[in-house]
Amino acid sequence: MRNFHNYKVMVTLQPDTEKQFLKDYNPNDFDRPSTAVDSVIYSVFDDELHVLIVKRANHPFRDYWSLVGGYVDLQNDTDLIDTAMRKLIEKTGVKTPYLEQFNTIGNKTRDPRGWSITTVYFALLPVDSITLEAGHGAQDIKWAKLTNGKVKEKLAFDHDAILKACTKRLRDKVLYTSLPIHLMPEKFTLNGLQRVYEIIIDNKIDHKSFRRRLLNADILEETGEMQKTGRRPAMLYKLKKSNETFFFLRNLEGSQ
Amino acid sequence: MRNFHNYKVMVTLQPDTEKQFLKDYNPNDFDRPSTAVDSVIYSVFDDELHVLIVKRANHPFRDYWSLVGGYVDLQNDTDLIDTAMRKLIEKTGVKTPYLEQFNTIGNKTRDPRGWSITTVYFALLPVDSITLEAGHGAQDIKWAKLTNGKVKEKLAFDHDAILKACTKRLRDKVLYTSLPIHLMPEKFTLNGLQRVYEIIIDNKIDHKSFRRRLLNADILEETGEMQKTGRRPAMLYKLKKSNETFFFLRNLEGSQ
DNA sequence: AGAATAGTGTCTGTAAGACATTATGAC
DNA sequence: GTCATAATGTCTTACAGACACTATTCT
Repeated sequence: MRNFHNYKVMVTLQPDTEKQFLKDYNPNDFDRPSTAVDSVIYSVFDDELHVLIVKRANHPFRDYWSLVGGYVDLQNDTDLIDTAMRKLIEKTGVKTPYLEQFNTIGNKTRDPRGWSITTVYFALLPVDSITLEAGHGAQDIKWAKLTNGKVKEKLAFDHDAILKACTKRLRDKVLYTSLPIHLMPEKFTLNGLQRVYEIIIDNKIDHKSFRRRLLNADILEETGEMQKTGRRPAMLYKLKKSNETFFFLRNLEGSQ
Repeated sequence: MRNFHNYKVMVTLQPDTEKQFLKDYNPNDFDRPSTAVDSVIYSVFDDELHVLIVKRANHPFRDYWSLVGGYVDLQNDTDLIDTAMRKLIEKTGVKTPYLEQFNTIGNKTRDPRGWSITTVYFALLPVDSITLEAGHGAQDIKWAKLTNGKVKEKLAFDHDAILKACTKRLRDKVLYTSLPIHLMPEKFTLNGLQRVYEIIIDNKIDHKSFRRRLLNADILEETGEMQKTGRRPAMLYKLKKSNETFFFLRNLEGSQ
């Protein structure tokens, strides 16, 4: 280790107590990057994976579609997930979404205004119980069909890349967790759940394997009710009380 | 969707072009949280998992130990990993660390100065080729032994919680990846690598299983050289060219 | 020879994949 | 009855765990 002769000098230039230091502290002494939160909000319906996008009413990228996001409100948000939750409720009205942090991107170039950081969350919403709400700076809002991690709309900022990476993460995680249950209504059939798995991983899963896997996980319980649409009625299951995501020890490998 | 009568008014109050908007833009119009990057720097030696900590020279939490971190330098860092890399080189001199983003924590309370965000990376360093460098605002720097995700030193801010969560993530990920290879010198024995796995997951692994797993992954190649310490010499392996982390389809389950 | 570490052989157990079969309802 | 969807039976395959065994060096 090096020896700093001027060490004492450096220290005595500082206030002696933390209290004094905090009193003198000015948050504008150093430039800070802008800090946003963006959410990739997924839902599965019509046999397709969809993502919620909003049309930007303001510059930059005015009139482009983008992920649902906004700036941290230093007065009203107590933490980052608060910001994500607030924006999500504003746009969808859903109050108890599954929200998970995906990644944080921060660099000089992603926003023309300069250094900016965004923390990306993803949300899983069941189809039912969503009512889209326009306004709040968004000219429009809609579900966009996802194919191969992409939507046909050109998105603002680096949102195309974020969406692609996040969708890959979702797919990878679906191979070893029970995440897709969060995309289902409260009561659902095993075959319904399997279809959602298959849509996300874009691959067929063996019927028997899938049932074994989920039933052995011991996270579902029969409701006693049956779904009577289609031919033979199917058992309706629901998630057991212990609400957490289940992690399987082995990945689904995908047929063929 | 709702109908906003006053919608047009809102829009026309904005500049018409993105160019004009950017010209008028003032980054200080809104308060921003402070934005840091902290790294959990791991290394395994003396049959223990260690983490690098530095003693804080400045308020707040002066004289507390903390993770290696610092603020984003808007002039010189082009992205967040740049900031992490720069701090890591400053402290250890290591230029090609394995660095992976772990998580971002942002809230009102973690820093007494107010709303602050930190993006946490973790680094894996081989024991060899590390020279600790003091200075740069740190009075001291050292490797702290990790037991159960904790160090005996009381850390600044929420670094105890970050360290614990990050170490859990590391452990979990070691169960299904080849991550620990990044903790090894260029040439290493399979038994040496196994010991590092065992130290991180804090569990024994069956010898035969481990060799099968790593050799079948086809990510290692024999160097032809032997390690001559101990009794029977052991084959020295190195990572094949394709440098990426291997993901196994099944987790290690831990003996007993 | 004996100790210590490196490395193999081989059996068991578990859960995924494949796919044939049976069950239950609508028509 | 036929059709469609729900659900089971059961064989194969892949790979982790257990553990006995052999191999190579040192003293």
